[in-house]
Amino acid sequence: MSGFTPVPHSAAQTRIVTAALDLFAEHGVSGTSLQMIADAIGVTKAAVYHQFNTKEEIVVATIETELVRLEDALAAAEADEDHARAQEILLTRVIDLAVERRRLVGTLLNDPVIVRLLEERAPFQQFMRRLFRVLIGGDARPESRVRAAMIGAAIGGAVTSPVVADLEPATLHAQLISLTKRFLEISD
Amino acid sequence: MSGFTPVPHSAAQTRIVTAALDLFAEHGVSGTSLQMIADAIGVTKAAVYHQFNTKEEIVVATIETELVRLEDALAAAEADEDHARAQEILLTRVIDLAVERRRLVGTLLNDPVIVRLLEERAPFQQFMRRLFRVLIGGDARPESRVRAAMIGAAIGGAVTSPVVADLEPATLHAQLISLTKRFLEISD
DNA sequence: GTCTATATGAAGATAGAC
DNA sequence: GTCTATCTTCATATAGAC
Repeated sequence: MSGFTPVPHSAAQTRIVTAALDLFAEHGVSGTSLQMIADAIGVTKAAVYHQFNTKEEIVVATIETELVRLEDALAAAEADEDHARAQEILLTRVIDLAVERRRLVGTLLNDPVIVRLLEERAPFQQFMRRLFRVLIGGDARPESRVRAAMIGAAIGGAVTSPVVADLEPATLHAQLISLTKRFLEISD
Repeated sequence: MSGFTPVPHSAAQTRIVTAALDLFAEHGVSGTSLQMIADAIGVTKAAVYHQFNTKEEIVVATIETELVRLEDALAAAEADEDHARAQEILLTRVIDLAVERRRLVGTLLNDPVIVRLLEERAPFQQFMRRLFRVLIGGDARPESRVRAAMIGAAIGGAVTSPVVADLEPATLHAQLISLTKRFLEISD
């Protein structure tokens, strides 16, 4: 029920996670070495290993710090009995975050290492299931599920697209909200 | 005008490219070593290096073999004066391919190494520009561009989504076609 | 076209001093 | 919390024989 509870981080850990996120977004997880992370914050690899025992732990911490940004909106959506309103609460927050953290979204949704961790670790699994439940509702028809998959992918993928790379965040945000709403309305 | 002309490959090269594509889809480009590729086809690393001088050349060859699948549809779309019909020709083919090569799509659209090559290499650049031109048409308004980005991302991302992982290819395909058409119609 | 063998560097990770 | 130094493994890549 409580789902996903991330661990708090020290200041040193936060610096590592922030630098790692940035590098993961640019080079992918496998393309980012601990040396690159250490260099980015101006310490040695050994200092990084003092904070996290393995590279995987750093990846897990970065996933946690991003997923936690959705937690409040997800809880609020789940508390609403009206499914359409729940969906809107969640999607609005998802769009906010996707635009705000534009550079990261592709990595979080697609990087093979992150995808594997999201599938393997029980807390992440549960969190993702909660997200999908609100997106799909009780409706298991292929049409609803493909539509949910398309909306999720459209929001996540659109913010990274070169086609909109030069748009202001505010413009991009407004258009995403408007188009997502209209897409939800069709076939309802 | 001619745009993108891929190099033909020998049988040995084709075996390498096929195995590489499969591994890239699972582990990403950076997560795939030449040893893994060599093992997958049952030869040594040296044999692979006899066919391609660098790992990057293998990646380029894999991108080429996938992009070329869109070439005919793109040419046909460009030849049609009716923009809506051109868009439909291209999107239908894109959906066909996305469903058919489901496992690969995420990697081709998102892997940092592949994205970098698509941006850096002139032939790829030109090919992508042609694709986007058909998708967006002459229309440069933010709304059209965000819509185009969403459609591209929705198709590319939806096929990989866990939400639809258990759907038959035919079902997925039919729903994607139907929903994409309706999404195109809104706000036209 | 494939092999064995090898060069060279960088990866993840640890020990122990300050 | 950070350092220097080190270990081991694996990466890309090459030389030269069959």
